[in-house]
Amino acid sequence: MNQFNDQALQHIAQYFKALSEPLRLRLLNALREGERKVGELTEICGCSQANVSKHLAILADAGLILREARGTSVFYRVADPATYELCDLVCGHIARRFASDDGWRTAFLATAGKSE
Amino acid sequence: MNQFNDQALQHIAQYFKALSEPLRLRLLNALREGERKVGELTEICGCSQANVSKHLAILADAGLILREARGTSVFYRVADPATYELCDLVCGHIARRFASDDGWRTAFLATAGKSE
DNA sequence: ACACTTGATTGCTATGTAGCGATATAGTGA
DNA sequence: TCACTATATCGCTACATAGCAATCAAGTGT
Repeated sequence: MNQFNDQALQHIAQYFKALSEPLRLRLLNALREGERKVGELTEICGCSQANVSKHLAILADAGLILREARGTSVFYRVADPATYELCDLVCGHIARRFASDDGWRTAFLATAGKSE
Repeated sequence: MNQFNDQALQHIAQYFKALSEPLRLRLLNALREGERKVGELTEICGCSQANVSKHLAILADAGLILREARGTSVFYRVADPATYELCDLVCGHIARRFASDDGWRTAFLATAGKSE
């Protein structure tokens, strides 16, 4: 039983780890409104295509996004819209910590997509 | 605005990063029922006290737990019970992925503390 | 002051990974 | 087949951090 829990903890930790890089959060944010090609995501992120591809693979491995090749392009989309609940919860936590600073609060909510 | 969002993303990523290590999840799990001393947590985790102390500091820096020294002991407790909502959400996601394997599902739910 | 207990910090090694440029792979069209 | 486009992978460097043993720091009781 403890061994099972160890493996379960490792899976959960891996899930959180996938969300622990700003670039990957930016990618997820870019997928809020629907699927996108790798090229589009690369433009949005402003870094190398190789890097975007690598992080997309990490998100896909963690089960957060789904890959679908159509023609010469590859489209990614979020696997479970509930993923954003996580981000919104965290934004709420952090916003509470910085509640005294309205600028920060606004920035967090905007990032979470709550006030758009 | 973009700069604010960059900083916001970094904060959110840091929050997730704090949750991305099995040992830290185990510590949070041990704090479900209330505050605990470092010594108790060290026993539960079965690793060095130095390591536990370091990870507790990381959780505290991320604002996930609160520190309170009383006498020669130091007590830690969760800062926001809503933190466990995050873990439960993730457990749900993962359980859905492994829904075909009842053993895994049971292990995940037990780890989340949902079925105890 | 002294020993004792508890927790934090330091110094270290090993491992993981973000980032880039270069290259490989796969699909499309001439 | 050959060029062209889009994405993935490789080789690499730089940096972060998990883990331990050893030490430091702070509080307690004698």
